[in-house]
Amino acid sequence: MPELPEVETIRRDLNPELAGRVVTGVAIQQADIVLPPDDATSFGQRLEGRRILGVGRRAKYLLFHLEGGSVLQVQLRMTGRFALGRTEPDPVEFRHIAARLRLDDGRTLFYDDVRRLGGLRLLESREWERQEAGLGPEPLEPGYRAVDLERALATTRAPVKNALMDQRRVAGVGNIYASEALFRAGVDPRRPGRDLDRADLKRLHRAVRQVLREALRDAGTSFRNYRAVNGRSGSFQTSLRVYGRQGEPCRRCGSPIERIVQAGRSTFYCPSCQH
DNA sequence: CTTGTACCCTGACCGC
DNA sequence: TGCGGTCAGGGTACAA
Repeated sequence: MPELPEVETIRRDLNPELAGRVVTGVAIQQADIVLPPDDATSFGQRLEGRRILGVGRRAKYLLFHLEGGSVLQVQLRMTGRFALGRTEPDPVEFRHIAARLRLDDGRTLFYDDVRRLGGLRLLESREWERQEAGLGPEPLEPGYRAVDLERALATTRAPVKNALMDQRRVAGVGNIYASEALFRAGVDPRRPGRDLDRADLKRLHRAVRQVLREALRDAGTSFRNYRAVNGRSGSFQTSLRVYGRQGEPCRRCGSPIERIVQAGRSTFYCPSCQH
């Protein structure tokens, strides 16, 4: 469900609440959201009694840094989300609670995931570092430059839209913001990455950063079922220029926005503004 | 190596 | 009201 701006919004919500807390109890309702190396039983045994030092983010992963160096990695995928409170959240809204983490302040962190594509993974720091090494750079870091995007796209024949969503090339860009960034850069999503020239890449680099930054400022895009923690919703959906606007007029030129399928995912673009 | 496809899973929505 | 088809902010395993 969430891309970088949504995951970062959730991180900002969770970090002040969870930093310093001890996990006093773990209850798993849906065993398949516990990811290897653990099963539901060993996961609880390993996690109980551990203190959360802080909540970080890398790409679309949330990272609960635990005392002693290990990391609880959360992948929200399409429908994972959190609620935090002293009592159970709205049972209509949260119908698919898959895990409950009880905290030493009397509150519980609820993990809800309709489709159960997401999950929780408890990793030693070495294992996490190994996994992290395979991820591309964080596009909102100040040191992320056009040349980094250039390097990531220069050799690939894959369509630039798919390449942007490849987490090894750049971290955190998903289906919505890939389409939005390409529109803002005026680049046709079907072009092979290596066919982009330097000017295209400069515009695309700027567009990726801009769209992610604006979305983060608006606390993400909310529609369907994405909400930040405890129901807070983002507002970037009003700034979307192509995503979900198939057949509607391009805000820049008036031509109908088109929808195509790339790698099994919808891509939206303006055929007259993007080349 | 690179690239494309199938698959994981449930629910909302649309046309008939 | 029911039914089948399509689609959904992701990532990974596997085949070509």
